[in-house]
Amino acid sequence: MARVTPQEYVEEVLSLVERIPAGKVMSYGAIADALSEVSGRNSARQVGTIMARHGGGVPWHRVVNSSGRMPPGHEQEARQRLLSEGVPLKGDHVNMSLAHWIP
DNA sequence: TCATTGACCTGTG
DNA sequence: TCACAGGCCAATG
Repeated sequence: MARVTPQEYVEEVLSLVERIPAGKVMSYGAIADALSEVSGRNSARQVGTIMARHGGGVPWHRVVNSSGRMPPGHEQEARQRLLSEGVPLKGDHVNMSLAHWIP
């Protein structure tokens, strides 16, 4: 399998997040699984850590956990951004059944 | 090198 | 979907 350097893995994560179309969202586990084919590693926790450290240049609000919840400390901001993009929200969390996107 | 931490996931009830 | 428990893996001190 194609192992990549941590820095390239970060680039791959950011690229995939940028590829998420408006109105759709992706879970950390789905990102980890999708990138596992090019990175060799698949850990949702690692994706979350990368987003927390390097997610300042991508639509991170399109990345949620399996329950459709948003990262702590940015719930309101993410909810407002998703609402503006037409993402089906269910109260304060995303309706995964409609917004879940697979590349 | 070891121990702790963290924007998580999967079962089970 | 919610609550609880166990696990996974890399970054950080």
